[in-house]
Amino acid sequence: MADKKTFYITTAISYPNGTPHIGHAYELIATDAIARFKRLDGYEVFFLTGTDEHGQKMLQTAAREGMTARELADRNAAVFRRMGQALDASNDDFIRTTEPRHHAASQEIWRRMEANGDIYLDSYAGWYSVRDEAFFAENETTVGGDGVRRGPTGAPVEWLEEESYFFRLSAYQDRLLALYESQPTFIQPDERRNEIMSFVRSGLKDLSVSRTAFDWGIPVPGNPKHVMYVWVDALTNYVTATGYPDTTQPRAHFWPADVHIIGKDIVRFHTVYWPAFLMSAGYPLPRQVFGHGFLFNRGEKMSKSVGNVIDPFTLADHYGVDQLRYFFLREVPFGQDGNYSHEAIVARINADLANDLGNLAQRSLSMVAKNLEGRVPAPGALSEADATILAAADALPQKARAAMEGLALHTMLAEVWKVVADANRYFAGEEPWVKRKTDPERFGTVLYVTAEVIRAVAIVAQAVMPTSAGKFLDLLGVPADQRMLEHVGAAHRLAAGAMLPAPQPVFPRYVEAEKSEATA
RNA sequence: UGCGCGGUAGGGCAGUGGUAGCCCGCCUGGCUCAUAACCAGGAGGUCGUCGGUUCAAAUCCGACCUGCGCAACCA
Repeated sequence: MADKKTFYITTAISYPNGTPHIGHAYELIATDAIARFKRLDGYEVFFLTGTDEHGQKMLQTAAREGMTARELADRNAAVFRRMGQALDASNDDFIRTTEPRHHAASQEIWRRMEANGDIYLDSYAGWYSVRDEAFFAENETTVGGDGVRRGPTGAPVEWLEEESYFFRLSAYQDRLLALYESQPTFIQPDERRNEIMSFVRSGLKDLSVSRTAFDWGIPVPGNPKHVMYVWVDALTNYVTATGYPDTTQPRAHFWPADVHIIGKDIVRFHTVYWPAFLMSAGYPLPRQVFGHGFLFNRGEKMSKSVGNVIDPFTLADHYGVDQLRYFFLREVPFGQDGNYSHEAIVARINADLANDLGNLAQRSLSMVAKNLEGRVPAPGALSEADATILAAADALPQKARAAMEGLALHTMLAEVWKVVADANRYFAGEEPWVKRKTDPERFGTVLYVTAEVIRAVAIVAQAVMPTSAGKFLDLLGVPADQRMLEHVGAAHRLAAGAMLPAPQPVFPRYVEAEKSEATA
């Protein structure tokens, strides 16, 4: 029945008590590129993103802004949605945890955990800091000379006790460790896996999973005095979107998810709590959780007080969406922390995009336009140089798949640009501007081979730069249904004699407008 | 404090036992088809410090210095 391989990928859902920042944009772009790559490779893809709208912080921010939590959520969720459009994200769904479908799914998963004996009512007690909105262990607090007990941030704490439901996380320690052992790529990259394993080995305590202090959340089934702890609610979004618990829904077959792409700060929630919840509820586990790194502005963490916070809309606007997408994914090894700066972005745009690829396409295609009446030349016998560069281009899908297997987006792009660099060397070495007069057949062959290389490069690059890569394919007259990875190679070569549109630059150089204009 | 990761050319990084590499930037030359782009060559490094193993160490071992991450309710 299932004839097409499926691939389900998610971002974390964003907390909309503020507007999106560059970290949200980075995660969305990376996830989108992976989703697009899988589609290019013939998979039936389901790509989900959305917003996590419950919790006390939403209430507090809303109160400060003089609105209800619902109004705040509506307003900011719309901004997150708009960011997706601005960044050319191809998500198939956008989930909001305040939607009825999500309440139903969360309550169902709760009931199943409860039925399995993993939920019990007790009371939660500890030193609570109102300012930090957090409980602290006794040994994290200190009593100062003034007799006031304070938490690690220096805020006063008070002893607080409230009724709470608990999840029997302690019962899952062994099963979680067994999971990490038997499925080494469940947590990636490895640094994160090590951290989580040592954390779990050190022992797990039961988890408080409900709150009574506020009501902006999903009511606990059978006890509406409680709302679910935000993480129980938030994590469940990934199954909600597949129609859970209704297995007849059109997207039910996507579960289990192939990979959750998340920031490294929330790896624990996704690799300890989430699989434990699912084990308890008797539902299959996601195959992988990948914690990406953070982006720093010139090595500094973004913060409002430093004044280096940059709005993703402004960035996309200023540099171009595809240019920004390329920069993030090429510059930063996926999984590690990275840096960005105006200079670094401009360097990538000009060197890789405008000079290396854009100019190669422009110089070769304008030769076709000016000397061959804009028709794809018929290649003659292939020289060794022709065959070598063609083979490199034809091998790109395999190289790209190998890199993407480990979600190494930066490596994938490096492989593609290695071929671009080879093509520039090839082109210079063949000197078509000389052959034009001395050897018309070689002239045509070189241009044909170059066009084929650009075709392969553009097909793969669509994952990262859908619009620009599409323009290259347009310039080469590649039909819309011939743009998958499988179309790279000998079986789908450009047809000799085909008329091509007039070449146009795809990647303009970034020219510094004014010093004051500098964005980063 | 415990555990983990990193410290290699001006900047960003690869390299895990056998003549130090890549990209950007810089200098020189070539070419002139092209988006002042492209190609070739060059300058530039005591591979964090000290000690050890080895015929041979950036690469293995130990100590130390230094930056960073994780150490339960924090989206």
